[in-house]
Amino acid sequence: MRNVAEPRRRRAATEEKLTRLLDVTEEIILREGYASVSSRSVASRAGIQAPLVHYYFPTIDELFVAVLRRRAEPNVVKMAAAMASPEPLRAWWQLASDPRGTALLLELIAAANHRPALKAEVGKVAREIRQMQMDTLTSILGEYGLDPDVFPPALIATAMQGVAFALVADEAAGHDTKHEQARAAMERLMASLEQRRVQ
Amino acid sequence: MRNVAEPRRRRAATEEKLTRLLDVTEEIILREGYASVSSRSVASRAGIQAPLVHYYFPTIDELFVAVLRRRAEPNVVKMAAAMASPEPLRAWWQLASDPRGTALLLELIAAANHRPALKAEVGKVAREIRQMQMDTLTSILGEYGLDPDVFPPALIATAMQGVAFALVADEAAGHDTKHEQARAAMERLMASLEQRRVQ
DNA sequence: AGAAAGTTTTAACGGTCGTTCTAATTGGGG
DNA sequence: CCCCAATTAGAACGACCGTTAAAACTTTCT
Repeated sequence: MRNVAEPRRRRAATEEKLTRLLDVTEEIILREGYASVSSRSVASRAGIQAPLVHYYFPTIDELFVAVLRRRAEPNVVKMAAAMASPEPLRAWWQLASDPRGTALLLELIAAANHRPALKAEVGKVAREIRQMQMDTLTSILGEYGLDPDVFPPALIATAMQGVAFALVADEAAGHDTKHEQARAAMERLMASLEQRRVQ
Repeated sequence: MRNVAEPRRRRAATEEKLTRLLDVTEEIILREGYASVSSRSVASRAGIQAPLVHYYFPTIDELFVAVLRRRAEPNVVKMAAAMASPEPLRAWWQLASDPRGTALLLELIAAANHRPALKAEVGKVAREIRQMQMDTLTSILGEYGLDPDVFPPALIATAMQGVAFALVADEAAGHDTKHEQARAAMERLMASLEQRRVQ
């Protein structure tokens, strides 16, 4: 008799196909934009037929949500580790400056504009991560010699995210906006903040 | 005999229809995302037939480019005025914190991902505005007591743009990420920077 | 008034989309 | 080996897309 709590046994190929579908979808989003994601475009790149995409993800909304979730879950863990590391700000910036992740997030935010299910998920993830960042910042801000009246946690969190956004946007738009200088300066700034930190 | 240099006389209603089409398109982008822009959706909101949209904008790409250009042109002027004003940073931030403009720019950047013509235009506008900002910053940075090795113009420009992006994204995603605190802190920061300025 | 040019509508083309239904196929547990 | 469930393919639906061609209309100029 089969386990009642697991009425469905999945075949081995299924797991691999699920991740392949998510990989392909990410790739399409990054190269052609979220609007190019369709059951047919995903299927053809994955070497399967369109209806099979709907077998795994009944609606395209669920596909987008799955893409976001797969990225977000390890990121929550990584961000928690960064917050607990010996150099929280630098570790944070290192995470935030992943261009693929940031570009993907930008697209998903834009896509969420007309996909309520995705919008809800983006909001959930954003709140969870932001809360974690705010908690840590509140407790360690003093060690960096930063006045919380001038640089409150909310501003610092927004700035970290925002600079990452702007860098990715600049790099995508055209290659003459000195983003290299900005990125280098940001790294120096993080290094010097960590150095002046008193624990 | 008509003027040879002006072979086409436009009717009065045309000008008004052009601006109405751009208005409608902006509205659709902001409310439903760029992917919802189509000759038919624009036409129906404007109370005309779809092919007429193509009479004014032969391709949808040109419609997007026109939307960007109409926003960008006055913005270049306003940014130049901000840079020449008695409080450049504060004026700059005031411009950057226009939520409609920023949200629109975010969508257009995402749309440009798979629209080369739009991408070129976004790049052009970004470079023009950024160059102006960098020039001004280079000459006035010292007055704010900011070390250009720590806060080079490229980083400041990226941060201004980025914080505006992140605030708009947060506000769109879900209403619990303390963006109000961040916005208030940013305004206080600008005010205090202007106050400590020595000319 | 009539011609010419500017504007608008109607109809239609080939294409892609999300999704559903059906039937075939496959693989693993008994 | 056989059965049943999991997986896959095929065909089709109604909807929307960008765009074009042609014709109808309106305005303006002469």
